[in-house]
Amino acid sequence: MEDLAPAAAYGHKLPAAMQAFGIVTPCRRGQQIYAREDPVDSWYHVISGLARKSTVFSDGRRRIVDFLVPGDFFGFSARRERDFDVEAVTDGTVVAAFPRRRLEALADTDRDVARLLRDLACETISRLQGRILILGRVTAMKKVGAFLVEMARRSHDATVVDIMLTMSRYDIADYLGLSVETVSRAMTVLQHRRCIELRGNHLIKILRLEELD
Amino acid sequence: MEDLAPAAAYGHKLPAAMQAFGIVTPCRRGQQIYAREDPVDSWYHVISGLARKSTVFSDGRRRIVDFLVPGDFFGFSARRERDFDVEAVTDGTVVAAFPRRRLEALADTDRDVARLLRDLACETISRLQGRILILGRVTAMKKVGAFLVEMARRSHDATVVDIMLTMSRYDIADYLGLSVETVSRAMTVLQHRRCIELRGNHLIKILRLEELD
DNA sequence: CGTAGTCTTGAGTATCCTCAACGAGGGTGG
DNA sequence: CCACCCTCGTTGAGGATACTCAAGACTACG
Repeated sequence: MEDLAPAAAYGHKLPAAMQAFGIVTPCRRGQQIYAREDPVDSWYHVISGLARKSTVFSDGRRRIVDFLVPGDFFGFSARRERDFDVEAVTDGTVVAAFPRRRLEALADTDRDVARLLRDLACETISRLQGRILILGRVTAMKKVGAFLVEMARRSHDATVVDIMLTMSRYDIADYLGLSVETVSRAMTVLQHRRCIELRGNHLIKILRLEELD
Repeated sequence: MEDLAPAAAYGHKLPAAMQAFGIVTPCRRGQQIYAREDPVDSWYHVISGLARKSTVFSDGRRRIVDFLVPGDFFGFSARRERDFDVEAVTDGTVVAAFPRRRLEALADTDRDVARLLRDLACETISRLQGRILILGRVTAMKKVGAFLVEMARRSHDATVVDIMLTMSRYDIADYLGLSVETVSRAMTVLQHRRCIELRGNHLIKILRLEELD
């Protein structure tokens, strides 16, 4: 029952001149899309599924910098090498790659494309700033609550109450800077307070959104 | 690990066509540059001093999303309203404001400006991602250490060892998501370990950079 | 020189992490 | 089809870390 709707919803927003040379690639769970130190030679668009941008600290801890959902762009960088790894979280994650040179050449001649790229970069900035606010929350409960609200907002379903959390609890922990156990405990507390309802481990229904924030 | 600070890369070579209509404004300590809910009608460039981008949570806690040093651009947004406040931290902070419409019109006709704006947005993305990694650090010591390293890198002095931390400990605490007391304690511990040397409250000399990370 | 804001230090407490064990689900091979 | 394994998720106990509250020292500035 993987959501296919968002792909259709966002695909058509791209200018035809851009879509023409997007290289669509389906990925398996865990498959790497790019790695640290790779050359920055493409920009990417998530068509379906979920991807995670992460890095590993010297002490072995992994930090997830960003989750990428359908409609998100990623891979923006003014540098020559990647700072992070990006992997598909689920089977059936589909991304389109846009060769950087061609895309920038297109932006040079097509002002709509240039504007789109600017807007997409600005969207990324907004997302990361929101992310920083989540990390700035004090308690684990607040962090997990804010995370759920963020994911509800970003899931492109019309209903904001049902969230499909395809990522694992470990991913969530590495995203929020908490231990898996703390994430798990926060979830059960939220459930007992009847703020959320868990149906299986990954389908979550939000009952009282205002309490989460 | 990262490329040079944006200050070095862009600070002194804005295209003449852009500089022509930048509105230069000196600010006093604490003076607001823009506020939440303000219309997004300008982009900004820090010329000197220091600014902070922040928001206040419903529980009254302030979170600083970004410090802005000379050379940084800010105010990028694809939205209509601001999500954050930006204030000058020190007297003598000077920023240049670029009216959004004029700047975007210029970008439409001047591909160098268009590229510059893209690159600047990408720089902001890199900075925010680095920021997320700092917040993801586990202990307060690591956070403060990583903060000092970040500020050393971004200060546009050639010497990377002497940092002028013009912001208060409160600002640092709100930036790192710690209490002021914890920041203060971390500083004294780092000093006792002879990783840093404090001369006055705001001038810091880094003795052993590698230990901070 | 006084005052307000800033910085540091201390004591006690709450929160979260670590370590450990166990249960549930999915995939694989016999 | 079932047994097994492996990953994932949950729960518990104990300990470390950072927060809160409180007080005192220092600084900048009028």
